[in-house]
Amino acid sequence: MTTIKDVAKKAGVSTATVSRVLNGDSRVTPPFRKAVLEAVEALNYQRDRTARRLRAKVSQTIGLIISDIQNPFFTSVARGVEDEAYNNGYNLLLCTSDEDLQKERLYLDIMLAESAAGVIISPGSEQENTIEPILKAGVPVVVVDRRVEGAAVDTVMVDNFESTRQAVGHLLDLGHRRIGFVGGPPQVTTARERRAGYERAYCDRGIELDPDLIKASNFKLTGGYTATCELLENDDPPTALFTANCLTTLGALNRIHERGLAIPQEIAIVGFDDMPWATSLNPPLSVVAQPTYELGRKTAQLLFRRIKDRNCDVMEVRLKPRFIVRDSC
Amino acid sequence: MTTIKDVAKKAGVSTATVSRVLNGDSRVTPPFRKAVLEAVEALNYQRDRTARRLRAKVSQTIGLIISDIQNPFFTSVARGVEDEAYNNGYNLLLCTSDEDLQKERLYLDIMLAESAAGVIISPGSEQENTIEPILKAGVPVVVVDRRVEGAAVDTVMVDNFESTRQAVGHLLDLGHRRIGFVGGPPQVTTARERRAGYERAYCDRGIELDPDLIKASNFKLTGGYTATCELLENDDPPTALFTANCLTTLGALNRIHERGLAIPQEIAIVGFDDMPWATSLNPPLSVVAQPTYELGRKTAQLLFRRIKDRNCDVMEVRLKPRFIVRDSC
DNA sequence: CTGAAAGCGCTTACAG
DNA sequence: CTGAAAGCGCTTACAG
Repeated sequence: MTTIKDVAKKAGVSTATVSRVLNGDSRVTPPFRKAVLEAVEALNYQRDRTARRLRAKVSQTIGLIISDIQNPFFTSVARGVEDEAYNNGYNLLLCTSDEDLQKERLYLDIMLAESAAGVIISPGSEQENTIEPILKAGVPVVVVDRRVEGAAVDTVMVDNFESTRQAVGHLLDLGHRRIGFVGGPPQVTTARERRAGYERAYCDRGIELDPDLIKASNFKLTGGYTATCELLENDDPPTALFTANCLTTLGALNRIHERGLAIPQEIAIVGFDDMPWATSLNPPLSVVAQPTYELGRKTAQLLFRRIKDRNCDVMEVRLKPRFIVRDSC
Repeated sequence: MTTIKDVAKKAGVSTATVSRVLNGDSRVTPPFRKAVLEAVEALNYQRDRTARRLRAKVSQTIGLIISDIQNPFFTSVARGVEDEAYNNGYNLLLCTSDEDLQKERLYLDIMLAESAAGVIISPGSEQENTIEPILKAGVPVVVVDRRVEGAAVDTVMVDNFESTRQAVGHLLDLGHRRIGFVGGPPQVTTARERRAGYERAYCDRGIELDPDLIKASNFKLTGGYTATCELLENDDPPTALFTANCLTTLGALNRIHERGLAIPQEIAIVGFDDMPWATSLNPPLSVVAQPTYELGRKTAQLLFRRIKDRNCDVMEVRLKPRFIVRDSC
């Protein structure tokens, strides 16, 4: 491996000068600069990031901790984060927490041990504040998609409450009275807020709500499937379904097709989260479309803002989802 | 931040002894070991990975370079890699190359600059050997899903040729004579091999093949959509479609639904790649199911094997996909 | 403006 | 078996 010493020798300068040129120090005189750059070029020299990180405390990797890399929502967020990181010359240390707080804490420790420049996390629990240690250590953190109670941390979310209220309201206005709600884990912010939006839509119209139509799930395909099984077995089954994230939507569709029910004639369905293939489904799905990619980019932007100025004001950003009516309701 | 010095002071030993205990050096005497472990515990000490990497050349992160984090195939592979990495105490530096060789090379350089313990890559081109520099530098590398010509490197792939031959043969045996082939970029191994399998299935049966029914694409949803548009506008349109990866399948479905064609009565379709939601589609999709998760795990296993022994024999592993007939053909 | 030297937090030959 | 010291590849006050 060629090191800064090799470059210094080749250029006939000290390693200090090489370092200064590499860091864009304006004091270095043009001829010196030229010599260094030529040597760098000739030797195809690349700075060792590890040494730089150790000495200068500058890191070019940011940590991204999400619960599931196979969830298309997080995948799209991750893509937004990655593009923004790329534009800023950063890389991604990607970790999957699996909604496991133990694993989440482990990965947060690793971010510290790796001297990550910053961390983006979608935390597994609203009540358990796992990020406090890393915040205390002075690492810039931005929380995405979910909230952490009592932590002074930048947060980027979507307006779950209003958008669900609107979508469920739409179903009610179409005449549906029994709308099954396939929700998520109660400790997750988005699950809570979307459920609240569902309840509010009923309340807005003074329509009574049957608590038997509300199911929790693990926010995965299997959970959506199981919850839908239960809902459809109700003596007075729902005429419509609101599924609270993309994976539960797919699980619900699974069961609906298995039962051979016609959408939307026999059962209408609206899902939270658009998917690239929502229009490939038959019929095309009506959805509450989150600006997932933008969510990722915005989150990364807030992180870079804080990396540049650790003391900037703490922000909470709420992006607005869009309710897209297609043919499933 | 607490360092090894703090631990040494607290335990009343030298930093060398602390380091030895942390590295499991058996020479350290039990009382010393105990004192160190207690100090570590008391101070909640975590080793700085950056310093360790610089000095001992041991890294606990592996690089994963894939073309698209939003492609469910890669996402599942990544999950397999990640689980295996987690079990071995490693983390993932994730990079998206976007099939851009420039970006691919940049990320490979970064792996070097970051002293990654090893790299897993799905290269953007079979002909252009981008990995040679990093191989020369002695970094363990495993190539997944695709091949690199002339590089002595462990490779994990799927039997694209045979599985496509079988699936297309199935369509032919059902009586289809005009089967549209929605392929991928010609420089990508999987696209080439799957196309060869398609042609061979025709050849096997001595059935003539219409080259107009073969379309290339970018392996994305948009490409699948466009190719299907073209195919369906053929004067003598295909009665079946074979789509060569999951995203093109979704693009094709998009167009098929737009045109209101009934599957499989008016057009049959078989796609390469299973998807968690293939059964959520209507009708459930017949697919060539790759063992994606296993592909990721196997790849990571080969990498760890080589990390442990840099001189072990170079292997090429081919996993077998499974042809799953559901209701779309 | 440039260089010699110290130091980031570890590990590891080398003495003892 | 343990510790003092050198060193990994950088950066950066400090002199000059």
